[in-house]
Amino acid sequence: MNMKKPRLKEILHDYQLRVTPGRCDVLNHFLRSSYALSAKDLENRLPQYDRVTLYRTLHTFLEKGILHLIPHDGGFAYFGLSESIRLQLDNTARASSNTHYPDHIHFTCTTCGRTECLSDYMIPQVTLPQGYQIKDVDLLVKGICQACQV
Amino acid sequence: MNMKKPRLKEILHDYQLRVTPGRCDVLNHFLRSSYALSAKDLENRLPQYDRVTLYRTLHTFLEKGILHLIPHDGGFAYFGLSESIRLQLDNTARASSNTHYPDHIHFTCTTCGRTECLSDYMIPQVTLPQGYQIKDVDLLVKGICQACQV
DNA sequence: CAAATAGTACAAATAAGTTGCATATATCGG
DNA sequence: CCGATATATGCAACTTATTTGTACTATTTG
Repeated sequence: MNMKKPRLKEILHDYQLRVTPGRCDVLNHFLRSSYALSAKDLENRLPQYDRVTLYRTLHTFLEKGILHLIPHDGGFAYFGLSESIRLQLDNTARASSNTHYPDHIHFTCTTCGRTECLSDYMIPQVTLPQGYQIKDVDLLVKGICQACQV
Repeated sequence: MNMKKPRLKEILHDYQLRVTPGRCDVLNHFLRSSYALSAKDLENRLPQYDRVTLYRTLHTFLEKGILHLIPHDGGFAYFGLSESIRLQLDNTARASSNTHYPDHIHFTCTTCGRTECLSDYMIPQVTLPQGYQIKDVDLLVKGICQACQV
């Protein structure tokens, strides 16, 4: 995941967003992080920006589909890069921002507290009762991550 | 799911909890509700109790395993009856409070906003990369429930 | 490079959840 | 049934996460 800075501007452009230092810095942190970040995490890492700016940036990125929200029972929100961005980074092929990508697994380590998006491990097929229409599936796994094993 | 009141006391006793009006009322609401409830929901339905009392009751019930926490991306917590309580109600056979029950699917309807525990629909087997140890799995499905279909 | 548009900062409000402490109540033994 | 003890409740106040309003500043586009 070695990222050149110019990519930041490209991505923001692709999503019809103005290129500002704040957005570049926030996006950069997500690109470089192997785990999900909370608003608090960003506040700590980017103290030069106002809390509100960070919150608004996160919302904007959510709306545009750059980030996705990870349900969490800790009382606050975690955010991760959307699958479309990950694909943009892996393949050179550019994916359109409204393509639908399959849901991935969110893994939270009870030791280090970090939440990872396990993109390669897809959610198994889910069966629901007749009459239920599925729009979105989120699989949250809690346990101990590779790095924290004894 | 036709419940006689005496069951409330029985359940609280089984879990080594004092029988108070507040706990009976809270438990009763969970027994009668087909969907998960938030602290706010209880506040609205049981205005005779202090907010703090309701929060503390919820925590006590969580600790004892009467309720379980349902991760939710709305920024606040939802609670549902634990599987062990459901089984106590269905079968006459009494289950011990520390038995482990398999995880079920949580369904949130994007139309009515309600979250149901689909007790009969178990979470399929999950595979993670080598070195990840699984402790707990939660599956959240968003979509349109039976009652809200056109 | 200036006008139009959108982003940011600061202050202040709201909402969810928690803590401390004094009072009230449930339970248990007699 | 009664009183002692442990526990639950209510109230006030606090913390933390997030939102809103508004004035100011920066980015984009021609």
